[in-house]
Amino acid sequence: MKPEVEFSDCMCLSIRKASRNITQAYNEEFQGLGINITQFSVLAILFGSGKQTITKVAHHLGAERTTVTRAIAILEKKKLINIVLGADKRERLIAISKKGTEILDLARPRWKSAQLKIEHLLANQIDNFRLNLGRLHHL
Amino acid sequence: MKPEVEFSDCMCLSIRKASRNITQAYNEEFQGLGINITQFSVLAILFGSGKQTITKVAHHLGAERTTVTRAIAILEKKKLINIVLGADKRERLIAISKKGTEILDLARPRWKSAQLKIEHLLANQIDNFRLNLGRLHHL
DNA sequence: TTATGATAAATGTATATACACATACTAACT
DNA sequence: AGTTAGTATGTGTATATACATTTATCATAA
Repeated sequence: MKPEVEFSDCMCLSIRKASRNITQAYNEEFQGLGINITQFSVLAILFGSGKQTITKVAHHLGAERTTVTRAIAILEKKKLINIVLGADKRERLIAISKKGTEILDLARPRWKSAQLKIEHLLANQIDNFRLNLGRLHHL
Repeated sequence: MKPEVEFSDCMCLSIRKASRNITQAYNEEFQGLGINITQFSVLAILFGSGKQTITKVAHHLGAERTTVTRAIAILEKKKLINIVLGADKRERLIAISKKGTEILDLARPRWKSAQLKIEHLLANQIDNFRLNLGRLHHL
């Protein structure tokens, strides 16, 4: 007989799968731009909140600091950001570059398009999600 | 003035952040077990659906095949699965091992505990999520 | 001034993910 | 049998993620 526990509705699997699919949807909109949604989000934060440390960017993103460190390295290689030392020499201050701003301008409508697609998709599925949640609680 | 578009409610950022946090919640429950939620999900599929190819496992998970290939390599190194060639020599048939079954038995209550925590958390937040979705549609 | 504790960041390592490409094998057609 | 299309898998490369450790710097107390 099967064990009482049912793994097919694992919330972790569900959200990770959704995360992968949604990430791919955004990245498809970004094709040909030279950046992905991760890089876009960092540029958008730098544009919106100005020059700041890596730690601040990580807080804005709700992401691990060292993850952001690697993302910053990629953006630097692409010349989309400028990095200067702070008065506090431990800090590196990150700012969006001219080229980064230009790319960001091109990317905004792409982001908006992906965002609307996903919002509509989720709006259509949210009621089913509620039903599923209710069912799962009876495990 | 600020651009009309508002990035702070990016669905992609939201779900990726949620995915990271939920993954960490499950993995915390698994501490000391020697496996994480990814490895658990593969073992659970092998236990539930029996010996199968990597491609089948990938379909069950809704994940990229090559991603599963790397996960399988880790499980093999940990001796939690057995791999044999199929009649079709292109195929490698993956089965959960004795040791894998034992770990899976230890892991099930941990999974269940994490699952319940997240279900309650999401149940509490789902109404806010609906409100947010509605608000986002007016962008 | 020196010792100490706190902070900002980088790096090493392991794993997760995606995509392009290569390889080996099967199946089916001629 | 030989060619060809399709299938199962692996590998290379780039990026995303987490955690432990290390380094440099700062701030403060002795």
